[in-house]
Amino acid sequence: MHSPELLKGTLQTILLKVLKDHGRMYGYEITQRVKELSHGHLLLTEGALYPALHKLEADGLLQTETVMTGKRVRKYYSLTNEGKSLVKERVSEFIEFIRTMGKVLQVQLN
Amino acid sequence: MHSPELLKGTLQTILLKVLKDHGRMYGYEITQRVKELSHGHLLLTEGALYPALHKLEADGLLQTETVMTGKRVRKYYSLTNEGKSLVKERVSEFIEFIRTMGKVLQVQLN
DNA sequence: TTATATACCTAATTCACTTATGTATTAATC
DNA sequence: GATTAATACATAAGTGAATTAGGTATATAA
Repeated sequence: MHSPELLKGTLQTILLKVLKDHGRMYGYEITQRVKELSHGHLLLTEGALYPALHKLEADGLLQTETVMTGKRVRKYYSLTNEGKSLVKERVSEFIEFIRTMGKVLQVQLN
Repeated sequence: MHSPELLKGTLQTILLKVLKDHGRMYGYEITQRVKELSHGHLLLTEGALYPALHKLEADGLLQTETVMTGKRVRKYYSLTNEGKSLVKERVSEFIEFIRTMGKVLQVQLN
């Protein structure tokens, strides 16, 4: 696992991008997808995930749809139009930050 | 300027690596060096810088030497042996994190 | 002489996270 | 058939690294 300190500030970007790439997803599904994509290196904790999803929804970037599967509740999240346009911004902001860090730390990142 | 959220957790790594590459430096000098290396994209605030330096010193990673230049005080920081061995760890940890983020966000970082 | 740059510092506040806990259903194992 | 693990949601208390906002003082440029 990675130092959780580094994750700070990147969670929103992860959630938005994963939802952009995959479409409609529910919370638990997101944790599994991120775990898979990162080969087990990035494990989202529920205490971070759910508040983050709620905030993105409150900010109008995500919309929800609650679905019953048998007796179990699933809350599906998907990007709003506002969310869709923000993803690109956030991702390129992150890439730009990485490039800058590469210069400051004088390391090759590829 | 970058979203300051992204900086969280990376400040210690920056300070250690810049001190490793440059040798003995004082606080203000570090801010100028980082500004220069990042082409003005990364501006360290004093409220973040000085507490971070003090913490690294308290943790035994940095040692200090106070020098008077005329009537002005300069506090020089340099890596201790413990600090030197930690730099490599921190930098490779950061690189590993970036690689993982690249996979999760499905972006090319070079 | 007045603003800007240099040079240090800390205290109050913010906020995204961790840790801990709670509830409940479904599937696997013993 | 009972217990554990996986699925699925949620919140509350605490942490800690940052921001914001202040303070002091010297040196230089306008």
